[in-house]
Amino acid sequence: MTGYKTRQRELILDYLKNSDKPHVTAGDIAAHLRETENVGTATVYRQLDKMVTDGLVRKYSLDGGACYQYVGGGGDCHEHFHLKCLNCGALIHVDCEFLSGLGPHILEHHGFQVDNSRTVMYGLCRKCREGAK
Amino acid sequence: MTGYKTRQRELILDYLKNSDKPHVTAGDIAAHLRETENVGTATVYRQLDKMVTDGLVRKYSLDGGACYQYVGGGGDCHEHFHLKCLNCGALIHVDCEFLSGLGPHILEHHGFQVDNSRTVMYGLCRKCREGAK
DNA sequence: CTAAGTGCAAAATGTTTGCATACTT
DNA sequence: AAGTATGCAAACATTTTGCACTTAG
Repeated sequence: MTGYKTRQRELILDYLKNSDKPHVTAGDIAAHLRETENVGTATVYRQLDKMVTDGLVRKYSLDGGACYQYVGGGGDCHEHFHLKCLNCGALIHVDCEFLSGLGPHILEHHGFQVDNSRTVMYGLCRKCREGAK
Repeated sequence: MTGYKTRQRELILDYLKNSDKPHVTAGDIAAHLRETENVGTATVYRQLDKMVTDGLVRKYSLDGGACYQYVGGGGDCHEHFHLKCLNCGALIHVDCEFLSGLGPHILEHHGFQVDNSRTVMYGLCRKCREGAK
């Protein structure tokens, strides 16, 4: 039930795997592949849907729309946090051991299982903090 | 700076306060208030924006669009964390020392100043985690 | 050959904006 | 009176769907 292996599917997967952006939207993929490979928008959405269903890709909603991230078959090894600057809008990718302990702490002490891929912390980045006062 | 007190604003606030839905979208509010009170869609969005800016209402993105939740003006929400259950919609207020160390850690190690009053962590609450098994 | 996948264009959602009018203070 | 807020409609942005055609297995 995995479906066919098509050129378009591989292109989308490649884009997800090789992107260095912190967040990839369907629009990003569609725009790029339309230009370079003439892939249709609908195909991008339909393939992403399948990949999410198969657990190959994770989908999460962010303010400007849904984002997709390749996670492979391995499951939920993604332990990074997102910090979004309320002033300049920068999205910062953070990975550190203190933060990795956060999820387990909340689960153990508060009975709540945090989904890091859906969580964004808001505030002010260094530049905006120093610049704006 | 707070803006005028209008009939529409009060209606929106009332809807948010009295709704028993787990998630309230701008569309929910707009549809209801258009029918019963002839309030325009744009007004709903504009008022919600202001309420979010004022810290009176919390906004979070979910798959079908953005959702809004009344949290009141009590400034004490700056001091603790919020956990939002993606399943039942419960908003849990958490206050503990481990979490209190989170802000300082991020500020010191990552140069980012987290605004707790605007940050919500998503996941599953205890009830929904157990129920889903 | 058959079922699944594709591109296009249109439609369905969700959100924002321009503008003339109405309301709050 | 001055400054906001409102309703409407049009503009935008994102995602979905109908359909005829192509392609993988």
